[in-house]
Amino acid sequence: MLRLKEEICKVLAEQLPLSREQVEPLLETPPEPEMGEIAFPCFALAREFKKNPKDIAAELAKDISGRSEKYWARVENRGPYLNFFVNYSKLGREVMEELVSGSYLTKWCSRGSNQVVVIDYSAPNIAKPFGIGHLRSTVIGNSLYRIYRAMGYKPVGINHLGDWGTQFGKLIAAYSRWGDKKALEQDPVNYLYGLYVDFHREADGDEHLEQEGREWFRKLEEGNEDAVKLWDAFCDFSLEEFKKIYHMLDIEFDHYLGESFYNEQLDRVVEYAWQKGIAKESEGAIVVDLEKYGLPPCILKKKDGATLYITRDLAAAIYRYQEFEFSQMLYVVGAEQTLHFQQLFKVLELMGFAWAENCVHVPFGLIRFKDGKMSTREGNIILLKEVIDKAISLAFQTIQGKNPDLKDKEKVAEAVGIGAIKFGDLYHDRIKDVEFEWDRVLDFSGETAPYVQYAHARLCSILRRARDLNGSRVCSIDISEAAMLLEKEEEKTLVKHLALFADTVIKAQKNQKPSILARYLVDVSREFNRFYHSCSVLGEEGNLKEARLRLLEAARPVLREGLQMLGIKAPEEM
RNA sequence: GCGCCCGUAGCUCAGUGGAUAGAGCAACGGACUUCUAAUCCGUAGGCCGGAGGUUCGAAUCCUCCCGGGCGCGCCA
Repeated sequence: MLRLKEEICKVLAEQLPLSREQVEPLLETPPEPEMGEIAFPCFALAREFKKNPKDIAAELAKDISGRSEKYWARVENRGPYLNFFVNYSKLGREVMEELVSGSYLTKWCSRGSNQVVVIDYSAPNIAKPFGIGHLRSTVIGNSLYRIYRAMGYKPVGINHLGDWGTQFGKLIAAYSRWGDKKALEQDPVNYLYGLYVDFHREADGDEHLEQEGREWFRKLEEGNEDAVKLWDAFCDFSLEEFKKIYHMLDIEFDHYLGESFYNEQLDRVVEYAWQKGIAKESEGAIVVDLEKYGLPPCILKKKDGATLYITRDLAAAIYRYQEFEFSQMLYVVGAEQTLHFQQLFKVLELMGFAWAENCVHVPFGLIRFKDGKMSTREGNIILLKEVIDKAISLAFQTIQGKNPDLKDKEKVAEAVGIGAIKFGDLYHDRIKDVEFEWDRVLDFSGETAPYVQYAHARLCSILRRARDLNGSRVCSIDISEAAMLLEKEEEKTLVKHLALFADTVIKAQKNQKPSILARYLVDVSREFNRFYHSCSVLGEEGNLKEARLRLLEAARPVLREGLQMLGIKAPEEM
C-alpha cells in the first residue's frame, strides 16, 4: 500500500500548504473497507482555513477527483474525511507480479543499504540452565536480526554470554566445599545449577560463605590457576548445552563474545574515564557521578578492585564500535535493566563517543509464574528444554490424529511445536510481562504459529495438486488478467492484505517489534482461510481457476517469508 | 521514600489524537460424500482502573489517585 500512500502524499502536497512529509503522518486507514483504503482527515486544516472540515473535504475532493493517478481509482469526501479508493486491479497486478517473481521485498523494503546493526541478544548465564526466561531475548533478538537482514541491513548477532562475575566466585566456593567431579561430568549444567542454589540457601545468614565467594572471584580475576581451570570447565560444559538448544531453535550467532572477553580492556576503560575527567573516587570505589542527569552513580570498580558488569558493558560497546562501526546497536535485554542502560549510554556519551546516541535498549517484560517471579537463585524455574519437548510431542500426537500418513512427521512436529513456542513470545507487545501457563504454550488454535503454518500448508497443498494436474506448471494465466478476475470480496480482501506486507515489515523494524509482523501474519492467514472456505480453486474451471492459483502463488511468499522473519519454519504439509 | 513500566470483554491481548473500541481463548448454536475441521460462519460478552484537565475530537496526551510489576553505588 506504500505506493498508494506515496501518490496521495504527492498530490495533497500540491494542493495544500503542506509538504509530503507533513501529509504522510496524517493519513490513516478507514474503519470500514467501504470507506476506501486510505483516509485523509481535514480537521487539522479547519483552523488554518477557518472553514468547516466537511467543506474542506468537499472542495479537495472536487479539486482532485478529476485526476486519475496511477493507484487510486476515485476519491470521495465523506463528512470531514477524504477517502481514497485504490485502483484495485492495478495494485493487485503489481503486488502479485512482484510477489510471484520474488522482487517485492527488494523493491519495497530494502532500506538498510548494508548498514551494520549490532544486535546483542540471548546472553544466557554460564553454569545456569537455559530457562524459559531467557527465551524472550533469544527469540525477539533473532527475529529482529532476520527482519533487519531482510531489509538489506547487515546485522551482526552477538551473544554476550554471562561468563564472568561474582557468581563464579560463589560457584567455585561451593564446588570446592561440596564438589563432586563425577556428578559434574554426568550432568554438568544441572549439577552446577544445584550447587548455585545450595550456595544461596547456605549463604543466607552466613556472611562467611558470601565472603568466600567474593574471595574466589577476586582470585579468578587475578588469574589463580585453580580458579581459572574450574571456570574454564564450567564454560565449556554450558556452552555445549546452549548450542544444542540454539540448534533446536534454529538460531545462530555471528559471535559468541562473553563478558570475560573484555577482561583485558577494563583497565583501559577506567583509565579513559579518568582521562576524560568524569571518574572520581568515592568510598573507596571508582565511580562516574551522574547526578546532573538524574541518574545514580555508575560504579566502574569496587573498593576491593573487582570490576562490575557495567565496566564490561562499556568495554564491549567500545570494542564493538571499533570492530564493526555499527550505525546502530540494539540491546535486547529485559526491562528491569532500563536504568543500567541509561547509565551505560550516558557514560559512553560523557566519554565523548558520538555513536552513543545510536545505542538502543530494546526492553521486554518478565516471564512470571502466577505466584511470583522466577528465580534462578531459588531454583524456581522452568527449563526451556522441558517446554520444547512437551510442545513437540503434543504436535506429534496431533499429527498422528489428523494426518497419520504425513511424511517427515518428526520434522513437522518440531517445526510446529517450536514455532508455537516462539510465536507465543513474539505475538504480544514485548514490553508486557507474561505469565507462564502451560495451557497457553500448548494451545495450537487461534492466534498461534500453527494457525499461520496451517494456512501456509493448505495453500501449498492446492498449488501442489495443481502442479500434478497441469504437469510442471501451476498455471499459465497472465497476472494482469488474473488480477482483473479476482472480484469476489474474499479475493479482494486477501489481495489488499498482501499489499500491506512491506508496510508491516518496515513498521516492525522501525519499532523493533516483531509482534507487529506476527499479528499481520495472523491477519493474512485469517483472510486466506476465509478465501479458502468461500472460493473453490481446483473445483473451479478455466481462467478463474488459474487466477486463483496466481493469488495463492502470491500469498505463499508472504506467509513463508513472514514466518521466516520470525524465525519460524513453514512446512509444506502438516 | 524516589524513579520507570503496565491496567481495554470472564481469560490472553490488538488498537500512528480521529469515523460505530476489535481479535483469539473459554461459553453457546451451526458447517466435513467437496482443494487438510490445527479451519470457517453465527450468538453472547465493554463506566477502555478512577477523577480532573488539554483539544473541534481522548482508550491514546498532561496532572493526581488506586491496583500490579520492576528498579534505585560496590549482583547481573
